[in-house]
Amino acid sequence: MKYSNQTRILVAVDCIIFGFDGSEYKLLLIQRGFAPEKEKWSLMGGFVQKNESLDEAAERILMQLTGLHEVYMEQLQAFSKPDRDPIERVIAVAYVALIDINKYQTQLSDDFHARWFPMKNLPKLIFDHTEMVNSALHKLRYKAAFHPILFELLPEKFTLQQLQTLFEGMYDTKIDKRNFTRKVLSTNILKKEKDKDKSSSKKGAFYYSIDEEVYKDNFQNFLNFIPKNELSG
Amino acid sequence: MKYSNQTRILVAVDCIIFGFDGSEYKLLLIQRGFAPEKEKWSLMGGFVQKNESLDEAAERILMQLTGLHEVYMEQLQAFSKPDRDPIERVIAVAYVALIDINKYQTQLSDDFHARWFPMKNLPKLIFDHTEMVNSALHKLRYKAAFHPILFELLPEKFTLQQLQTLFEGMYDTKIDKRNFTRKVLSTNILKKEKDKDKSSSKKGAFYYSIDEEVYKDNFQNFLNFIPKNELSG
DNA sequence: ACAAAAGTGTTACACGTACACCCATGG
DNA sequence: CCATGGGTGTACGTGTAACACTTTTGT
Repeated sequence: MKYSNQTRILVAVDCIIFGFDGSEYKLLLIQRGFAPEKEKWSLMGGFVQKNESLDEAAERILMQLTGLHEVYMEQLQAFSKPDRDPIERVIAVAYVALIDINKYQTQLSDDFHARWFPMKNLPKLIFDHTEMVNSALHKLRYKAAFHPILFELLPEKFTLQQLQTLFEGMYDTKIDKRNFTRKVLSTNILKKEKDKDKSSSKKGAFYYSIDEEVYKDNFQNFLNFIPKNELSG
Repeated sequence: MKYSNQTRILVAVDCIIFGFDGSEYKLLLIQRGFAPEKEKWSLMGGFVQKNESLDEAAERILMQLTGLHEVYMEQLQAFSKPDRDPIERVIAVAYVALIDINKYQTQLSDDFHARWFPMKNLPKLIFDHTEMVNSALHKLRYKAAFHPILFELLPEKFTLQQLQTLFEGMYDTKIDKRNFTRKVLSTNILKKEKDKDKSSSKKGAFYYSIDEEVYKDNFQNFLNFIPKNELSG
């Protein structure tokens, strides 16, 4: 049995994949291999298949491009202007993924001519993909102010300096080192490791990692990692 | 030209319509008029038409049921489990609407056998609609803590007492009257009217209304109307 | 005059912010 | 021994929370 007299529509998932290379935010884009807009830069996407949910489609697509699974990913929103794709009507559901840029496997994505672009210097994107990226960035800024999600962009072990740079990049601001350290450590989300990163100083900076227990318990709480002034607008 | 070999899917919009009657939150539900699940309680929904966006579909559906337009409404998220509708695969995009329960026109919705249910006493809903409602409520609690959106549930003129009851209901808590008044008034979002509501006291309580200018400017800011302890979890 | 809700102020505490110096180490 | 980044403490101001009494007026 079917519903009668109703229009069935193509549904696609597009993945907005953020990375952080230690000093700036990057976005993973592919060079589209088929018409329309062949060879133009685009988000990685694909059509939803018969028996998969949107979440499953997003995971499949992310896996295809990066070789990664079990990464942080969440639904952003649906984009549905009837003429957003010139070929045929397609409703796109955008997903935001945060990945550790070092785990990303280059070889897999060679097929897609993928490239990391600095967020401050993105190429023109096809369709409404630029709008999707802006929307994703806005939501990320919003959410990261209260929830510990930016950690997803770092390797398992990282220094406080790296973490601070991550926040400073997201809000395009300078944060006081002492206040930041105190605030972050007071959440007990971080565990101090025994070893140090000596790559950027003689003294070496202790690594920290996420305390998964505390992380999960606190995830839904409001944390407020960054100075209040940066939150407006 | 069309994309070949891809599955086209029915896309529906379901509206989660909240109201507030002065003492409790309510949800507007309809008694479904067609199979499957005929006569079961359901969110108001409908299929996306050929040339409308999801936002347009949501407006159309809300208008059909309530006779209202230009109400506060925003996309919640897409629900896409392949078997969520037993008849045929349907991807549903849920929208949340906040309406002034007094403006709602009963006659229009008689066709749909619509009824307001107290949020604390909802009937069993069809498909995954209960999940949608829970998700909507969660998002509303989250968002209303920082953005002045609950005002949308009140008439144009309201008393501080009504406003406080609104917040107390949303977070199921008691708020100190003096602190609440000071905090709300300090945002300058409210304009004091000249007249009073005498329906609930001899002395009468001044009406207030939204200062649209300040409202728009502040909308994206973080306001924090409610005590911090209520924000966890 | 009294009941019932409206309206208003002060104090203590916690949190956020600004700010500068010593430490450890490799070269 | 010195240059470099790592790591730490305090003082001040703002904002939040706790708390109770006076005002108004219809009956």
